[in-house]
Amino acid sequence: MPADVSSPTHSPKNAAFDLSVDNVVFGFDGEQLQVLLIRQGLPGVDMAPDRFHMAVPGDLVFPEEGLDQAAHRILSNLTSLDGIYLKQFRAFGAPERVFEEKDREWLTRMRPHPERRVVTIGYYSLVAMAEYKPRPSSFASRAEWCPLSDLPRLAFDHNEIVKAGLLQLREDVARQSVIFELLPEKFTLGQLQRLHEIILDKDLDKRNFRKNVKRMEGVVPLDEKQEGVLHKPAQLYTYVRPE
Amino acid sequence: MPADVSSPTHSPKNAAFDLSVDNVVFGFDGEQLQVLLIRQGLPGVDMAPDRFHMAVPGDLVFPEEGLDQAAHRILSNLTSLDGIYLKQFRAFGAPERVFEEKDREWLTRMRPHPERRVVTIGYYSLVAMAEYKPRPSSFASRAEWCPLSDLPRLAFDHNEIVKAGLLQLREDVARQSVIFELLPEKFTLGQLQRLHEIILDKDLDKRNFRKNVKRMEGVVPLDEKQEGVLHKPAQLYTYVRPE
DNA sequence: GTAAATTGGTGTACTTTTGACACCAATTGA
DNA sequence: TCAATTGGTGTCAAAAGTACACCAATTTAC
Repeated sequence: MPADVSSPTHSPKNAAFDLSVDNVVFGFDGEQLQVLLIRQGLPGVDMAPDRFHMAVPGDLVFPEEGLDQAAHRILSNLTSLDGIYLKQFRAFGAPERVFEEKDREWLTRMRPHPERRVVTIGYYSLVAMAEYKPRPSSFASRAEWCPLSDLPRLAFDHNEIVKAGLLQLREDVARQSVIFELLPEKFTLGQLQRLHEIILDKDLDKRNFRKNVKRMEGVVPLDEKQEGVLHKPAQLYTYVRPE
Repeated sequence: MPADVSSPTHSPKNAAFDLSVDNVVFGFDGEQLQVLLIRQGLPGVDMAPDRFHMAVPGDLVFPEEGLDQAAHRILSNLTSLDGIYLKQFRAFGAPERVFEEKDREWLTRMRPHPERRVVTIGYYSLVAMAEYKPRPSSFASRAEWCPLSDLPRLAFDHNEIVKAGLLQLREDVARQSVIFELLPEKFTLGQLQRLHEIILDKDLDKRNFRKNVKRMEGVVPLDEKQEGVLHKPAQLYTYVRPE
């Protein structure tokens, strides 16, 4: 008989986990993919650049709260982003997710049980950058966009989490689901194509791409053209989710 | 400033989670998809049918153990299945995953912290049923195959977990990855097609299907035919993972 | 106001993939 | 030897994918 069924004592008394959620938020500025990071300081500690802690917005799940609910609450609290698309993509549970002294110090100061093992659930989400500029915000925690192409070294295993979120985003985009969340309400076909190219990391043929868009539900042309651009202004489109 | 960044006291002292892994193991008998369940009794309690607890094989994660590692260990312990494909597909974290009195009783007897909230990580896996017959096994925990089409009411939220695992399996199969894990080493194209039909839940055209298989890497014909069947014996094939 | 720079916008021909469809072959058991 | 059962095969039409080149509209610099 397997030992761990017959005896509840197989796991040390009081073994317990903290549970957190980490949100990888992608934004698009018309040029490149960006990730929303928070720069968290320690209260009462000087704000020298190397005392900050760059991380994906995440925090502990409350004891009475569902995971999706926690993801929305935490993102909203840390970045004031609200009501956006959020998709769970993976749990990260390596026993040793804390590598750096700086991270350990942060945990010690900010967490009720700094030594406890933390398992985190990764969510990714998408926002149209044009519609969200991070607020200057507080001294202790500030959200800012960072181009995916030059992510700094992040706290804990957040670099790995971002990478995994990107992979999932690619799959989901290829499968035609989410993508319009990343564009402003009005967009041009050029932007839509560039976004696909950036996410999928390959070039697409303009005419073929547009052919496909025509066959796609929900992309409707507006009675409006681009303005203030230094070339032929493009037709603007919007997306209405088909039912 | 968001309250939960500035103050570690936002979550009640000693809030803690138990973490478990649940494995949805699919098997194929040439006819229909099956799921591996365990029938767990309470030690010292009579084994009347309604005292059992039908569940997907899962258990608590050890404090020092990675998630994938835990999934393999637990599956191996509960079912003696070893070294098989296992894929994490989702975390289940509804605050109230325990609905039935029977489940609560089981927790009370078998878990060191029965009242603690448990978040579970779902894994799915695939095995060729021909190569694994559950052993009669112990009185307290017994593994058995159950046709997917008539799953009983399972413990906790395991019905939901199985359903989510099936959805993920479908996506993965449609995307051409895993499927050969579900077949015995030698298989016929008929079996391969039936398996696709069952998983994807739709009929496929025989000739078109075979056309596609020809274009598929890794499916190689053997110098061997089916035996002991009451009709024209089929060519046997095997799968070698392409590098 | 003309030219250069920049991005927007369009159609056609070829190839590949998908999907529909029907009959003979090999074996077993009656 | 006949019935029952599953195995095995090719063709044609439609749809989707892919490669490819030029003119149009706007801005800025001269």
